[in-house]
Amino acid sequence: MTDKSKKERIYAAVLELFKGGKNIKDIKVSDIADRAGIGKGSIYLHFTSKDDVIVEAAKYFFDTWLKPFEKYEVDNNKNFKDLVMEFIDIHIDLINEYMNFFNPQGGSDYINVFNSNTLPGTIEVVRNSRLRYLDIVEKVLKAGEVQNKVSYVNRYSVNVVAQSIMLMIKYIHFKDILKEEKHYSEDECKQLTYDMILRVCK
Amino acid sequence: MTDKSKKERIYAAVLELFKGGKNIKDIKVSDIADRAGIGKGSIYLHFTSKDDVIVEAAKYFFDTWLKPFEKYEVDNNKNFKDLVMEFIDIHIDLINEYMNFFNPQGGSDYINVFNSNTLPGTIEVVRNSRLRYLDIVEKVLKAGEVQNKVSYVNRYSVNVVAQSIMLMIKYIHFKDILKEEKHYSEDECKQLTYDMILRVCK
Amino acid sequence: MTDKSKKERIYAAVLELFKGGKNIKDIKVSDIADRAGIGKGSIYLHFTSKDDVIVEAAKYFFDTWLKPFEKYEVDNNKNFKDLVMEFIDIHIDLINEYMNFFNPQGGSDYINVFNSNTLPGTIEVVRNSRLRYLDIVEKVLKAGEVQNKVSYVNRYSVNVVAQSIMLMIKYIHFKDILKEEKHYSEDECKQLTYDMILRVCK
Amino acid sequence: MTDKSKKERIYAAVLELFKGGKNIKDIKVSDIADRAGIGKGSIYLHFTSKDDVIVEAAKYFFDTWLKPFEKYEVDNNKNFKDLVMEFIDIHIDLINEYMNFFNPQGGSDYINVFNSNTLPGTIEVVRNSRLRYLDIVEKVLKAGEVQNKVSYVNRYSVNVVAQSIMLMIKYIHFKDILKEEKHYSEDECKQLTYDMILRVCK
DNA sequence: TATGAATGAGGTTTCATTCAT
DNA sequence: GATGAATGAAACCTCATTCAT
Repeated sequence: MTDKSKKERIYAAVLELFKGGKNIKDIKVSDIADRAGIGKGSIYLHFTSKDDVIVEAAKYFFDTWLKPFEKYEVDNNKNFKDLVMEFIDIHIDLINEYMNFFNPQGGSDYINVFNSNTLPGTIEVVRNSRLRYLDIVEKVLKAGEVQNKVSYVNRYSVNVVAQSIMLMIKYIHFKDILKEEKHYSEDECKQLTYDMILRVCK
Repeated sequence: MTDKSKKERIYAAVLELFKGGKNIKDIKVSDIADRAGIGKGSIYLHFTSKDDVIVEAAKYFFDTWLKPFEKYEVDNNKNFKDLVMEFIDIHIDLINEYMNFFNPQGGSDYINVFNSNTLPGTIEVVRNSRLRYLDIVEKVLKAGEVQNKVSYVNRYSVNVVAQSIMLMIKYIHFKDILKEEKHYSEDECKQLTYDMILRVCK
Repeated sequence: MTDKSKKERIYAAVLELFKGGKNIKDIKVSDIADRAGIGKGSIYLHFTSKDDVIVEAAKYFFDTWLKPFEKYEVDNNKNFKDLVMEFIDIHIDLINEYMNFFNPQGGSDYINVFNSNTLPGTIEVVRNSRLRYLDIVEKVLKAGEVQNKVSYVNRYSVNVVAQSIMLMIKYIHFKDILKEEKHYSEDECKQLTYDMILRVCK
Repeated sequence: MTDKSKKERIYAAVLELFKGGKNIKDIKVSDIADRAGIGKGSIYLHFTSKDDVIVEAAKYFFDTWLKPFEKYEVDNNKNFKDLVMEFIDIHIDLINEYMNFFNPQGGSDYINVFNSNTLPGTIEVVRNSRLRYLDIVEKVLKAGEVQNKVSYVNRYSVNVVAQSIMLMIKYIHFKDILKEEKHYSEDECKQLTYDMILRVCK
């Protein structure tokens, strides 16, 4: 097995443990090793400490999650609504794999799981990842600005839009457990989100 | 000392430790006892376990934080803009005492501090508190609806508005460290937030 | 139990383990705790680490061992031979308690047990203790110089005399296992040592 | 590489680690392998365990150290003083290579390094080597007895003489760090040692 | 033969909890 | 009631040894 794939198996093990509902303070090195199917000592061939494993897993998680977004080419010539829909679709594609991290009943959240208050090193990881994500949202909104679809694009509206998208993504996936009075289809949700973006940035 | 005030001293100790930047997994019972000025054993006269202390402290934190909001009487006859401004003012009044929990550089956040992934019992506490807060936001927005200032008031817009207010509150207090290109006065911020609310719920 | 007596029980436990033939690297914290009749964790109420325990036990050992020597008042008016005999007697009195540290078959030795090569901190302890002992030997020899019984008293002869005394003390106690061709009584041994001192420092 | 030379490289590695100031309990198999320039697993082709390596290295050390002494032919017809001087010269020749094992500040000592209390198997090695060394000292002194230069030659005086020589050898090499009041040349030291031997064994 | 990645037993240390005072 | 010394279970981490290559 390559060094890289070994590390990835360890990251995968950490993420699975989170998905399984374990709290950071309850994850033991032996849990990680067992889940990764390797010996406890082997962890320390790749990482300097348990905390190092968690922080690196957090980095890996965010990098993997962000990859499709950072790969996404924002074509200013493409119709703004189509751009937004494509952008939302990336989230929808991803949530199947990452849904355990977004389940609002589980309480975990892609940010909370690697919460800065659970481990010192994760502060930067979370902050950097959030900024990288916001940069992409901003790029999308700028395209709308170019096309005169929206005009109010700044750090404030970008943040609000990001939050609006996240809310809707969670709704789409967890509507069954959210007990809302009214249920919307996926397409309706995307439309609602697009409308919200137009309003926020008008 | 009354039983109540003893507990409150313990809660205060926990919160101070969080403010001091400690991670949950690094807070020891002896830290709490020292900070509260009582013996370690005395903690167990009031709580069944360390986790119980944390969860109860979380409840106390949110209850205290929410009190001014829940006490706030939404008068539908009062001008909507004034209502929003008053509502924002409650946040501004509170943030001085709670700023350590909202410092975006510190990484801690009123939600993250009592992150569901750090301790099982906090899941419900955080969720319930959030819902109580959203209920109040909704009440404010409903007043705007009655006055025909806004029309799109539902769980989605309420969430987005809540997030918008939080973002702005953070900005007002931490603008020095946020390195934004443009700085707004507190009044400008309030106006921007009001504008955002109108847009979001129009 | 006083703090002092608790520490002394821990020191005693360490020394007993050495007497029992254990090597430093084979002494476990749990061994010390068991032998001292206390919990493992209690060790850490008094010492910062296992190595700290060993080094402090070494200090305690040497301090205790040296105490009768340092208490010994060298009276220059007393006959030199009597002084030497008294000085040797201190060794003989002590060896009953400390014989396990001097058993030449056991291989342990009051210096080797706390050998500088087994634990960094013991280097200084051993060296300082040796110097303190040599100072006392020197004081005794100086008395002989005053009385014109010996004339060659310097760091060289002091060292050689110290070694001569140690050798004889070991012989007295372990003659049964030393398989020497000829056996001397304790008094003969003391006389031989006195003669040796006279020769070495003549 | 022959089996013998491979073992010798391993012994050399162990000795270098001791010279470098490492304590027995801090020497790892990987250290030895690295220093010897071989793989960790290869150690186990030649030795049954790490402890076996150390004990065999101790034997090798003493054998190498003793070789020049045991090769030394004591010619009873040669003048006793010349014999003693030659005998001391062997020590002086050796100490350049072995000085790290005799540095009184470093705390290591050819006996302490392989201290019986650090590893069971070294007890016998150290004792046997000491006896072999003492046999040679005795042979030299016996030559002096034949020539009527000394008369008191037995296990006691032999031990004291051995110690006297060791002390002087250390002094010659480490006088710079010993801070003695008076400095002697190498020749003066040899003379002082010869004088001491005469006194001890007169 | 030679290797070093992988192992896991076993060590040190921490800290929530207890309970005698 | 209040305490904090004492506890020991359980965690992290090390490193001698193995064994597939």
